[in-house]
Amino acid sequence: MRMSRYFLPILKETPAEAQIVSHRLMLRAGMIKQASAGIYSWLPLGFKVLRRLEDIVHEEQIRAGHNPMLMPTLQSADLWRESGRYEDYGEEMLRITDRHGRDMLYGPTNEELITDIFRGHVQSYKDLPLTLYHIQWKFRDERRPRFGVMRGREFFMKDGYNFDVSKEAALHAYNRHMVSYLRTYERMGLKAIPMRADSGPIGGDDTHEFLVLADTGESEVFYDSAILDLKLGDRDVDYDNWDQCSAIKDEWTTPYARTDETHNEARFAEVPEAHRKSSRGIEVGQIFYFGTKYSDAMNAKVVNEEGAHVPVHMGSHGIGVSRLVGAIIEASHDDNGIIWPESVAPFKVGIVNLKQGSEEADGACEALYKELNAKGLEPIYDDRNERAGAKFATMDLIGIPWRITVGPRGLKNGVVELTSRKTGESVEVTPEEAVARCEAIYADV
RNA sequence: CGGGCUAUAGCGCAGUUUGGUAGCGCGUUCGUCUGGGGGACGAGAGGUCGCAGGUUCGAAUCCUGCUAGCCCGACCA
Repeated sequence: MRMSRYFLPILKETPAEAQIVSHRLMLRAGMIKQASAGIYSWLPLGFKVLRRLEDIVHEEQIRAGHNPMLMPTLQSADLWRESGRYEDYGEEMLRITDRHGRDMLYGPTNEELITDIFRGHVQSYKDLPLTLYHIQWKFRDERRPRFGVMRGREFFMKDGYNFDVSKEAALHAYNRHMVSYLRTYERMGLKAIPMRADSGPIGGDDTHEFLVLADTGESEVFYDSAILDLKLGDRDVDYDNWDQCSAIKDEWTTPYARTDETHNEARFAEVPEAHRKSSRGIEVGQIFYFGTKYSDAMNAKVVNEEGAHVPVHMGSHGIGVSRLVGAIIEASHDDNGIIWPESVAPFKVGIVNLKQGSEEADGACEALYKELNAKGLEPIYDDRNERAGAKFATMDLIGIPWRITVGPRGLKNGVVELTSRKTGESVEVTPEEAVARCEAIYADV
């Protein structure tokens, strides 16, 4: 993409409404524009990051054997009356009446809808296990939206639902989700810690939230710092292997890690003092096992091996995709702007032309641009007629992980400069070498 | 939902106390110079002062009502 043709309305000054750093940077980098309280338009740069996260979530869900689908944003109130939640959910649910006077709602979650789909099409244990999920916009009419996309009213979320014939099978689904979530967050360059949590309005027995540590987090968290050293890495996971998933879950849930809601001082005191940490965290996902809560209420049964009709065991799992954009920025930025992890960066490499209009610099940049595009390294080429300072500041603000700086001074010696956004370190290399290095960097992202 | 506050050019703000022809910085347009960390100078464009009513010779400014948004708290992915 050429910056001269890209819609990137960056701001030098911080809009008054933004308080926390991710909100400020998203506005300044031209990623979002507020449409009304807690509701945002996603401008090209923000949309690109959002799609990247969505892609990663899809890839990891499919890897775990789950079925992508898409349910509507508007739902009929009837299903919610059946589960009893139409009354229970309260003011956070946006209720709408259509022209025929039918009660509708903008879905805050999809347990009812998915259970209805399930009961209409699945009758036998032979069709289980089954996990369906979608990534869709949700709406919760927060009393006080704030922090930009971190706590909006409209938000983009992956929510999935597993259906199993027994509690044991459903608990494997729970473990499988924990592993796939760990992998998802790790791919996004995040350290998200599973913490025992309260089940809230979803209900259920077993639940963990995933929290990213950041000073601006809404929750107070307490944990054993040993958990920070855990890494899934490239270990070979078989998502159908109950023992392996269970072992990985144990690995991550053995060190103490809880939010203030479930914090237990006595058990925390058993953690070695040097490892005892407390800080703040941003919740970026949650998994639940809730048994037969919805299948009982909505009569979702399957025939088991003995020929008996039994309510199906369920769980649900969510990842706040739009919120993650903010959470990643909270976890990865500096005074100059955003620092995208390579895996989620909207553009992989930035090209800065220091002398727009000069034959040598333009030619070298065009060649680099073409080569990077050919190799799928998605460059953003700052071809505007701006001064060097403005171009550097823009690249830093929008957080492009690697920058290739092309100027007459270097070209005289046949070199360009390759700079890491994260460390600020630069190396002078030939243009070919710069491309080769970028290719190597992104080969294993 | 309780408490506090704001609304003036695309963005950040002053002007409101004490009514009298709407200003500053950034951005933007044109020109000249400049050219490796948001450059300089010059010349422009851009605002029914959130909306509706009222008081007044005259309202951004005073009064009434509404709307939108922000902050703290309680609540939440």
